[in-house]
Amino acid sequence: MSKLLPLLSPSATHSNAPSAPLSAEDAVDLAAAFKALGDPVRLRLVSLIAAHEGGEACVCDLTGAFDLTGPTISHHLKVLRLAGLITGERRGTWIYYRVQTEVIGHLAEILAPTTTPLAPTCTPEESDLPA
Amino acid sequence: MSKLLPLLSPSATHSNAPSAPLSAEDAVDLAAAFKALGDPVRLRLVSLIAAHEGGEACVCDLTGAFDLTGPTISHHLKVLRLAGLITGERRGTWIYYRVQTEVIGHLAEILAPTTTPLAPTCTPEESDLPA
DNA sequence: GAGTGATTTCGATGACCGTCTATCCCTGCT
DNA sequence: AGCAGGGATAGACGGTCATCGAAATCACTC
Repeated sequence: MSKLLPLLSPSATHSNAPSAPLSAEDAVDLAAAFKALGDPVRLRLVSLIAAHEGGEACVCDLTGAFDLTGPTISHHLKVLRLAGLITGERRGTWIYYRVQTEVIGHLAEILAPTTTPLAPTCTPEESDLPA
Repeated sequence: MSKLLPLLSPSATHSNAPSAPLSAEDAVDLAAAFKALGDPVRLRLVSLIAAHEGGEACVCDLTGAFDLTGPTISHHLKVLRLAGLITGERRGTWIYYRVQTEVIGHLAEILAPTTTPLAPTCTPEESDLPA
């Protein structure tokens, strides 16, 4: 995954923004991720997984929230997985899904590069993603 | 526009996240916005407009960046406009488009509610979200 | 007010997407 | 080994979307 450029410059509202526009290739990459989020079911799936205890959920925890068949849920989970937004791990009978928070956080940064762009006093204590 | 709940709780990585999952209606709203961003052309359009001098651009500034016909660009601009992501204002012959930074910033917040959640040392020297 | 350039709207077409039913794979249990 | 259940895959169908060419709209100019 590349380090994409921000969509909006930190103060795009009132300046002649110098942030370079997205390259065509980066746009394809990014659009794939946003397209994966561009479905209410998938959005709720991500939300449900993130909100579930331990930050992970198995399919049986998710299907109940929708009026959809199992294969349809499975299809949406696959789309999210191929987009790199979630990961699935089999533990025994069940498959547990987990949100790739760094990827989604990355998308958020591209949309709005941290309303507080580069505050050096801020040390984001992250980087505990087991990949 | 409603004040939607965040997709990820601030520390969803390592906690049994208490943030409530999206409601079905909110998900429909949100998904529409992300779907609008789920196309490379539209993503680049937003980026180009944001990066253009003064934060606004007319169609004539945009068409050159693509190998697409005028109507196609116009179609994508319309999709973005209907999604509330940009606004168009006619000034004389040309129509100038501008990015709705608040809306996009809102999307970013929903994706990742400030990766550095509540750092008091970080003084976000802006907070002009009028919505 | 007719001409010209910029932009949108209108239909049409081909591709893609979401959903379903039916079937298959994997794991754990008897 | 056989069976049951969670979950994924395959194939199909209907709807939506991206793109185009052509026509219509808008605004400035002569």
